[in-house]
Amino acid sequence: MASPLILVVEDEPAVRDMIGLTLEQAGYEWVTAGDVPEARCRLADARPDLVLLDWMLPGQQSGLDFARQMRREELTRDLPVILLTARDAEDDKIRGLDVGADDYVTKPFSPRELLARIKALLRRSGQADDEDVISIGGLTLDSTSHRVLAGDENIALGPTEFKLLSFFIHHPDRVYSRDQLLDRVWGSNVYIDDRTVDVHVRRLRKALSPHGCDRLIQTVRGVGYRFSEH
Amino acid sequence: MASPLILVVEDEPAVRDMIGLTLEQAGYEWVTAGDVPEARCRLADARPDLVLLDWMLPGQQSGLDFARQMRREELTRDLPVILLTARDAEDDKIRGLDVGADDYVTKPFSPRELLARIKALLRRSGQADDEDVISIGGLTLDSTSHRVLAGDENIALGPTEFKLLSFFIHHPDRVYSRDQLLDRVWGSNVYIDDRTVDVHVRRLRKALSPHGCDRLIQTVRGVGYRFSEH
DNA sequence: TTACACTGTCATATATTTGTAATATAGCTG
DNA sequence: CAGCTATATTACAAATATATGACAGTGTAA
Repeated sequence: MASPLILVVEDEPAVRDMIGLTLEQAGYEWVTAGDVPEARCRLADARPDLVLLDWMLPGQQSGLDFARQMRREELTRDLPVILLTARDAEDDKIRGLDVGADDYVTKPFSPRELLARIKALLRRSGQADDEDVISIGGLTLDSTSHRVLAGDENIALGPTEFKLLSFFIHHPDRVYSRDQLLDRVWGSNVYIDDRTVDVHVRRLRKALSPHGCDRLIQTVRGVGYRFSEH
Repeated sequence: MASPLILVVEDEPAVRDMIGLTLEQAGYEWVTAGDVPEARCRLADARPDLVLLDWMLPGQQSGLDFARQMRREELTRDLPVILLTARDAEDDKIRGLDVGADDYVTKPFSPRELLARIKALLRRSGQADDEDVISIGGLTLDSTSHRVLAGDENIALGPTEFKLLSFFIHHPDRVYSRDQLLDRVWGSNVYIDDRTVDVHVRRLRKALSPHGCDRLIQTVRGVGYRFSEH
């Protein structure tokens, strides 16, 4: 995925810049909002991957209210939120989590701590996407029903082709050598010829080609194969 | 319905409390168990609507074993189970689902993710339980009158075929291995050969075929069988 | 008791999948 | 372009998995 975008909702410019600097150094993109109405705009136009939200904000609406509201709306329901607060009382923490924040950082906090929490949350939300049903490039693999669909048409695959596609679709945009594929799809300790992989790739491509999805499996000459939408 | 009751089987008090807090905030009631024997008691006296089950539990019996056992017993057979695990390997996921867990959450998980999966499962199981009469693909099963209809024609089935069809029709679009089917249709303490399932599937198909409904029972080679309209 | 329905196991028939090898094609280097 | 290497494609026989039909043991109702 491209570099994640983080929305920083914080009214104090000094704090804002400090956070921004930290984020930039870690390779994140970021946008800011100084109050709740502005934050709402950024949510809509910038579509951030995570929100850092100050507990105390100017205006009628506190950060807490805003967080609660985000949870109510479909578009923002699954957005990870980290609350920033000067307070440290257990009660507040519980109230914060109660409202739907995913994590909680107490000021003053170290850049390292902030980044660790951001990273953890982004990882988690990424995992949440990793469902039983996964779709890429018009191809859908459902491991619960053990099915592959191109659009809405069923594709019949043999067991090995199914496992191969399942591995590919869960590990896109990366080259794997034939040996690596043997290890991870067939399992370790198999005494099978490298070239057998070619044949199974061929079979998989053949099954996908009527739907134009064979382009997803790409040959990287001298190295192996890659599964990618591009 | 009253607020659903959730059994949390987890040996670490910290994790247990964290989950409990999440559940309370979402309006669920909950009880806990720290090991398998305790869980068995809670199942019997509290009658939960759903079980959150840690993969690794102290004692001789792992969470996995427990899940499997639950599937064999009449009273707990249809209880939704979500497996909690620290592991993330694809293989484990498959083994977990194989054993009969309905869903699978990897630690660390966000409260939101957990709640989403709980909600989805409760919705599913609620739907399934509500209906005495259930129809899919022109096939109607009426558990009250213990009858099966294709269109408006009665289909005569033996007891095992009826149970098998009943299980299938209540759990569509999902593959089940022969072992899982033995656990969930035949029940506990059976020492029956895998392949016997084939024979009963055959008998069921034969009974359904005059009405064209045999297509609903699909073979998933290398895995098991699936009941699906598509 | 007989007649009958039902179940689980087995033997056999079919169907599908799999790894390998042979051959064709494509890509690269000089 | 020639010569070399890597990949694609096809064919095939062995290995696997499933489907099917028959049978014997069980229990049940008449």
